[in-house]
Amino acid sequence: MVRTVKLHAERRDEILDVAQELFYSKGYEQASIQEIIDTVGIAKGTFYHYFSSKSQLLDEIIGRMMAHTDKIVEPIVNDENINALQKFHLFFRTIENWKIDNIAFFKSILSVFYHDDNTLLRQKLKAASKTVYAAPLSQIIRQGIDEGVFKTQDPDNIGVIIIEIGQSLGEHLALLLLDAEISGTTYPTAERKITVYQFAMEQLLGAPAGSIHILELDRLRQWFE
Amino acid sequence: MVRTVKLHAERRDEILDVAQELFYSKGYEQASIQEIIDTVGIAKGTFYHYFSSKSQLLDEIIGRMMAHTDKIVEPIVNDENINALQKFHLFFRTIENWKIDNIAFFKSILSVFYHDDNTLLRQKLKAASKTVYAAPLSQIIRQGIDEGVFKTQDPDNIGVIIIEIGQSLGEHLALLLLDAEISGTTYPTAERKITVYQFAMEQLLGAPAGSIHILELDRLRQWFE
DNA sequence: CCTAATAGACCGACGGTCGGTCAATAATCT
DNA sequence: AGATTATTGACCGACCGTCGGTCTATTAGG
Repeated sequence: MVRTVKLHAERRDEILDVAQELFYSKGYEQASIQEIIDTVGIAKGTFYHYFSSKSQLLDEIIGRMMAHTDKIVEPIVNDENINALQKFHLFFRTIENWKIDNIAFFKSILSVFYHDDNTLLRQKLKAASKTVYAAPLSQIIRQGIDEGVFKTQDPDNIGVIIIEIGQSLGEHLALLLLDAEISGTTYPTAERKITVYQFAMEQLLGAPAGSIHILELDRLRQWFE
Repeated sequence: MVRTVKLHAERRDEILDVAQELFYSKGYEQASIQEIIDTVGIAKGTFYHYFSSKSQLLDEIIGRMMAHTDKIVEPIVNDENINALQKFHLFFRTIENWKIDNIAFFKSILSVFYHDDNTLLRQKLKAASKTVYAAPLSQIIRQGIDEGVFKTQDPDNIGVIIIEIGQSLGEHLALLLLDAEISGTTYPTAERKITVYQFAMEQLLGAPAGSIHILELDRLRQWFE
């Protein structure tokens, strides 16, 4: 009813922010455009002035997140003072640290994020981060080959597999965490999973046994508390 | 309206058959219940007499498929006349052969199956087959360890990773195939992918170099023709 | 052997939600 | 003033799922 005019970018971000929060708290399918615009305080038509569809809105949100992720990962790869193995660990740990810093938020998201009817968001996020991570990771692997710590051909494809394995591990841990909230302690299973997935990465990279530590056990305990 | 009465199981299968075909040809979200019941020739209420929701219908369809898959895989694992490496290859090849036999069908499905708004069907199928394949594959791996061809700890978790890698390879190949229909030849990329993913499996299983052949190259060519 | 009761397969109008469209109106820019 | 851009909310059609009720076959009772 009251008509407030704002700068294009400002209003756009406002919608993106509200939508992102709702997608996280209710899931993509469950969050209706009506609820988004009610929260922002705009009319239906205004929304479609800024976005052509709900799915485009989702794409923009993911795009924003990926741009953010890229900014975090990029400096690690281009740091000339650390070796490949350190970069490899930093690569996974900065992402992990970011999650640990907002652990309450991520825990609250879990059940929604992995709910059956939130597949689209999950899958798009997975695909997008795969694309973002691919180039930097394969560059780290190449450096590792030069330094002699990694012994593998085709760093591009191996890099993609490493990412896929990492995502898969993350998924397993998330589901175990969801189980843990209901049934007894699934922590030992989680610990085991990490060991095996790290072993898998070592094998694929041709890295020395025991050299890869994606996730420290005290980090894992923080998740299960 | 003409009223035809049928046996419970018969009508149920009829609905499942029609729905499955429509889910394949249009995708899960795109196929409406209205279209399903129109094709079968029943009323809305009849549908809900047999199924409680659209998503339950999907679950039943996937359940049927998995039961079918299980029957195919089971005899391979329990065959006492072949060694683990042969079983491992048979495991992947019988699935592959089944697809090659209906290659026209699977090619026609591809673009729908991997379309952005068919995530649910894809994800559920992926998760379900992961469950079905897990036990038999880890049993094969255990046999391989006994025979000395595989050297790996935790065959259960390694088995799951192998399956995940297999699924991932399948996905990559499918997307390459979809690209190939538009742009130039992506065949060499596909060939490369297979080599790398097979190498990954060998490393994880601790199998002799070059011992794993999930997909023969002449099979691959059949897909790209 | 006839009749009443029960079960369950079947019907389609209807409610409510949701994504998306559009013509009109208000603010801002040139 | 005129053109452009931002904003509004009524409106549309498609969809899932509900609900009250019909029809037929089988069973039980007199």
